[in-house]
Amino acid sequence: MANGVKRVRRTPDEARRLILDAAREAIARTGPDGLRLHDIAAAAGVSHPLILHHFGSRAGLVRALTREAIAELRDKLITAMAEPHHSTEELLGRVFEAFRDGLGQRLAWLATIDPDGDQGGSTMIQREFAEHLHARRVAAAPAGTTITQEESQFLVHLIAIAALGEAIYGTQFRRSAGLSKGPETDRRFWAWLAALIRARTTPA
Amino acid sequence: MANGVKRVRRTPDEARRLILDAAREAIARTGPDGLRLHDIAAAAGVSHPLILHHFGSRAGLVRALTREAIAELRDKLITAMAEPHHSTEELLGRVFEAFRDGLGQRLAWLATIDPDGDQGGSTMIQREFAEHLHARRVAAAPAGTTITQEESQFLVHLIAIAALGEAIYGTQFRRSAGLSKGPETDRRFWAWLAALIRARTTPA
DNA sequence: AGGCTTATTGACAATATTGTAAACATACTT
DNA sequence: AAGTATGTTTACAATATTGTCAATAAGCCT
Repeated sequence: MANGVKRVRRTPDEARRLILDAAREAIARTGPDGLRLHDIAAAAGVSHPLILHHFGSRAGLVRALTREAIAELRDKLITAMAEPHHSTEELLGRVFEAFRDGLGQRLAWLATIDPDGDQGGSTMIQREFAEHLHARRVAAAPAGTTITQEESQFLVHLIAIAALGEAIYGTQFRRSAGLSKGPETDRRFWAWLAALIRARTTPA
Repeated sequence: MANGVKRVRRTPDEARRLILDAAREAIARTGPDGLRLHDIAAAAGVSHPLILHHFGSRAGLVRALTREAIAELRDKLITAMAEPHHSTEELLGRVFEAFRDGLGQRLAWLATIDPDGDQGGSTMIQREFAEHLHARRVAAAPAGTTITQEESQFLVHLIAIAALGEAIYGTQFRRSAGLSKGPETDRRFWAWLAALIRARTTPA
């Protein structure tokens, strides 16, 4: 008796998804330093060798997590750019929102675990984004003005590092830096940054 | 025989410094995930229990590292602000330089190990910096213009998150994002950002 | 039904890692 | 010179952590 061991047999994709979801929650809760196979397995309701079976090693799991996070960011950014937006502020808000909900923090944390796991994925996104933005700026510019490509790249670079820094330290920084927390302050910050960018980017 | 064990007896401060230096190099080399007492001890030329003796625990060492990093940043920023600088670009360059040489990266990495180790130190710096900058802006503003305090805070916030994001991801982002690496590009980026800020911050 | 593939698991292993305790040595004090 | 305080180390311990391996069982095909 007592051998009524019911096993759930999933498809490999289902199992991988289950594990990745648990790992995502685990890293959000414990930070990159506390990412343990045992905990992830327990949270996913499986045994820890199953993780090794599906991802080869702990490093393999981290790589999969990174790939997923980058893909997620890419999707969000593409939809943000595809949606019709009228103001710079609106676009900027969407971009920053793409990093929200722990995605930016997760990316940063994953990078600390495995700096080479990115495999140039984020830079690829950045280049795409820069080209898209440049085309948009050129199209929107009044006749006779010159829009340099480097400025578009700088713009994307600034947004990228600011969004990531915000994702990592935003909460801590605002905790008692005089800035009140909440979406209200966020929106005003975006609006301010958007105005900052537009003042220079769109020469009258 | 063979018991000619020569021991070096340091003052507690010397020992702590020795260990902290080794730990600083270790975290720079291995990342926050690879910070191991054994390795630090080996690099410092001491036994690992000595670290426990002087810092109580691994967490104690991390806390000491964080405090030191924050103090270092504070010093650099204060000297940067104290030095006479004529252009916004110059000040901005100095601020970004303060995060260089791994200091920004170290701060970010330490934050991933112990998010509460900061103890509000960085926010304190940010507040100081914001007040200083605000006073400076008010003094430099032409008569009749209004300088809001919130804008000064936003400015500092932007610089802080951008500098940190730059410190963490700058290298990776520029690796193949179309931006050539090197101090030349850095300087142009600073100049561009400074112009961006000045265009809005100093209303004509 | 029987066999095959493989997802899943429990047991085991090897090493790593933080921490403890007592012995030891070094410098300072008297 | 002897004693004392404490910096330092060796030995040890307890647990954690990744990974291996063979056994098990669930679903699918014939």
